[in-house]
Amino acid sequence: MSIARSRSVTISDVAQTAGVSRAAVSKVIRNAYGVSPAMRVRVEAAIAELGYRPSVAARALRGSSYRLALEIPWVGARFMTQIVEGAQLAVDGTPYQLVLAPAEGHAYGTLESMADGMVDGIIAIAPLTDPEWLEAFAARVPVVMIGRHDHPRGYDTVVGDDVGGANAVMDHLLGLGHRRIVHLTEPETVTAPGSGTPHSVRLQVYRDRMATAGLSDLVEVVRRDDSRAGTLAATRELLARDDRPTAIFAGHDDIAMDALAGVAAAGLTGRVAVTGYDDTDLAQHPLIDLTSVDQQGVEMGARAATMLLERLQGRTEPRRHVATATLRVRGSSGRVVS
Amino acid sequence: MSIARSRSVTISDVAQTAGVSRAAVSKVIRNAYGVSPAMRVRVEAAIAELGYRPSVAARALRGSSYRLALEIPWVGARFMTQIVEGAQLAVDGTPYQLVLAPAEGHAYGTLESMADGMVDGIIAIAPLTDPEWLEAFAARVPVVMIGRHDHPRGYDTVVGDDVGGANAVMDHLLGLGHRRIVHLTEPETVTAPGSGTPHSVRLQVYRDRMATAGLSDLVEVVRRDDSRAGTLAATRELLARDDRPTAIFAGHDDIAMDALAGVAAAGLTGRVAVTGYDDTDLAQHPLIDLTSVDQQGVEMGARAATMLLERLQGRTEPRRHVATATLRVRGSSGRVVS
DNA sequence: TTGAAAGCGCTAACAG
DNA sequence: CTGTTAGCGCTTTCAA
Repeated sequence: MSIARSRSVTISDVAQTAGVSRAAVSKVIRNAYGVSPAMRVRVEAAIAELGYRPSVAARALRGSSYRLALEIPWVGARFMTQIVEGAQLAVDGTPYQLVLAPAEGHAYGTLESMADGMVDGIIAIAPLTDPEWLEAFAARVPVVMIGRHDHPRGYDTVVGDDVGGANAVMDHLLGLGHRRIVHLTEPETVTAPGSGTPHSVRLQVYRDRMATAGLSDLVEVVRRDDSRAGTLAATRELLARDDRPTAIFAGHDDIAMDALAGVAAAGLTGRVAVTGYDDTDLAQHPLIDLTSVDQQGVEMGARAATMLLERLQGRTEPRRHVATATLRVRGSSGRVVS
Repeated sequence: MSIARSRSVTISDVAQTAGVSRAAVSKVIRNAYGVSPAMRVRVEAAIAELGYRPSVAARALRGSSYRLALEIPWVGARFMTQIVEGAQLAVDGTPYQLVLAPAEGHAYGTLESMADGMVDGIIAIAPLTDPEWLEAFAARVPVVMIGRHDHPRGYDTVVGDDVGGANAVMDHLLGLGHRRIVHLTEPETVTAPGSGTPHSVRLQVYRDRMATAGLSDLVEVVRRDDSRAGTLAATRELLARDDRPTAIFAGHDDIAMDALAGVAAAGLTGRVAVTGYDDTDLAQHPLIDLTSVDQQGVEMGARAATMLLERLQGRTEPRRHVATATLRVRGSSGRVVS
């Protein structure tokens, strides 16, 4: 026995029940100007009685859907949790609903799909997306980008102080006496010089600081494989060498976790310093105890959402927020052990 | 200099450019029956030339939005990563877009909001939602629920074998000689007997097995606080007692992480067995090395999405999938240490 | 095979 | 203050 899919109650039903026009109902639900208290009461009663809920599709077709999209490259990344939490915080109490859009591969498809009418604005974490394309895209729908160092005309950006953060890491490691410092980061596409991605900046700072410290010969950049297994293998190989590094500067905490796993697998726990980035909840766990850079992910998410809300209010000039980066020193990074 | 928000190209524009009717364009983009090859070519050329993309809102108003919602209670839960990954896998290659809807507090609001017109179907993880309410809800929009042990008429369910999984955990711990086994789980609301939540089942199995083993006196259930700090404090207090437990059966891996933190804080690492549930990626990390129950989260997500797709094809009789649970024994759970 | 026309549910002028 | 009306962009009979 299957249940018939019930047709949902529309604004006309409410209007009829309340004995008013549809326009009146529309005004009431939008808190628009020009409704008598009496009418408001009757309409609200009818709405409650019928359990009426406005159709998002119909609203979107006419104007706004009251939905905001947050595009994220990979749900499993711990840093995303912070961003989402912050964005949700900022959206709470507004009439907007936050929806997350996981991108499969390139972000273009997902972004366009969202812009196709489902949302009023978009927050996106898409460091590799072409700036020109984004400008054009932002002309269609309000956009705030997280984690880009560019200075766009048509959209807002929220980005961490990657120069400061990476320098803090290098200060720390060099200060501890480390020389053989390896940078374990994302694939080349994500770190291309001048690409403006956070990871390209961190890499550049690494190179610069190594050079300044007279350690250019020891510069070594290892790429994180797509698979955890690959990263592990790379780390293991690294640690098997005679001149193995004494410290690993990981591009972010998830990579650092892989590095820690590699160090543990090599039986070198505590003998190789590891630092992460993002200060995710894991970094604070006593069993991990990872030195990491806190770039206020929650705050970043909240700022991004607030900026988007501002754009929805009418702001058009671009804004930019740079989150401060603070090194949280923990047990994973100690002095050189010989 | 702000850029004017560009009006997007509509089906009429395409029709005009191609010199055909809007209906014709509609048929082409839907691959509907009754279009001559010649017309198809012209229309497709126009679509490409204009960069036309159908409006989701307009489509949704007339029929389907080609969007599927996956409601999740808390993005930070590691188990969710598996579910999302699976669901995405199952949706890839279909014309559907998966969007995630984080619920703030009760799921009702989020579920209704999604049903208000922007999605064709909903997958939800909402163990506490009232069955009656859900039946009514499922009459409005196709629904698949994850993690419910009820046998509904109007929606599908995907659930783990919590009886089997919890028994495997108890087999393991009792077999290792543990007697003082504490169950660390979610707040009471989530584990109420007969509520049919996974955690209520796991708790019941714990009680039953303790009783069967003649350990009823030692039954002890500790609740996870909302905050990580709270759980930590509870764990610490537990471990400070003279008759401290020798084993902690945690309701899921995230709780187990807190337990491990508490054990570490008490300086008892390796001396108190800890088991988790869900076998998240963390459990496999060498520094965590957590014994956990693999209930095939990815498979569960994929099944749920597939079932929803089937409902969208027209199936109305309810289906139910029970995922097998397998204990993965790791280093976190050893014999009793005195 | 193709197109004309009628809406889907809502909002926004504009009249009354 | 209230109601009428004209669409938003698309799908879908129904004729031609």
